[in-house]
Parts: sequence; structure tokens; C-alpha cells
Amino acid sequence: MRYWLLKQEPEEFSWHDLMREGIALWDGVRNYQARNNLNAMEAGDLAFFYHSVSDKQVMGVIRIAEAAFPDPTTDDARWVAVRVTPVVALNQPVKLEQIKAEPGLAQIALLRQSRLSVMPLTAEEFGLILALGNTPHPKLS
DNA sequence: GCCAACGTTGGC
DNA sequence: GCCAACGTTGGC
Repeated sequence: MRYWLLKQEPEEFSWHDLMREGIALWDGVRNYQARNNLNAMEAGDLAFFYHSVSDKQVMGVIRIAEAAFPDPTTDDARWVAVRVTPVVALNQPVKLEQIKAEPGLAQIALLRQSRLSVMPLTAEEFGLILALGNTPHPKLS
């Protein structure tokens, strides 16, 4: 079981869109490092859904429903997509500002590599963000 | 293989 | 709107 953070502009695809659809493709990634992270995902892994640019906050927890397969939005075999499903909305969305203020989160790629859209989190980092969002761990609920 | 120029992302 | 941080492209 690994933990991830997936970033998207809410104007493109939002947490609300995912809740409405129930299950969705995470596709269109065209960056090797992000692609490598998609390839490392296993069904059942948990991830946060982060709204970038206009919102800049973590909205909720999602689950990787299906591991990487060829991205249907391109014929280029280099790129992959996964399928994700919502698990739980955070009781309070966690702002980028709060993440920056938390010493235990200083190493996360969200802060250190702002352009990366798919990144791993440690179990500790995942837990800290859940705590900031006043949300119990989905495994325990 | 190097690097300058250019394009994109995302925070401010 | 600006700029930092990358990533990509193409000339050499």
C-alpha cells in the first residue's frame, strides 16, 4: 500500500466532478516523472486529490481503482492512465498555506517541485494531511 | 553532448 | 501579470 497526491486544476476536472462521476480516468499526463509514478501505483493505493492554481487545497481522499494502462487520449505508447474513485471528502480542505506551515510536510514534492502533478507521499505525510483536514484515516473508518 | 532559446506549469 | 523552475527542442 502506497500513498500519492494527484494534482489537477479544478476548472479542468474537480473533486466535485469525480464525486458526480463516481469513477474516472486520470489521463493526459505528459511528464516522465509523473508517468513513472502512475506506473508505480497499485489498485487499492490511496491518494489525495489536490486543486491547483485557482484553489490550492487538498479536497479529499481517492483510491486507485485500476493500475496503469495505456492512456486512451493518445496513440503514443509512452503514456499511461489510471482509474480513480473517491473515498471521502476531507472534513476541512487543507490549504497549501497550511501544508507549507507544517514542518513535517516540508519535504513533499508539492512544495519542492511545484510542477509535478503525480507524486508519492510517505505514510507519515499522508497522516499529517489527514489530521490537518480533521479526517480519520479511511482504513480505520 | 552541450547549451541557448523557448514553452509550460503553478505559485504569488 | 510576473517569475521561478523545469522540460523540450534544435543548432552546433
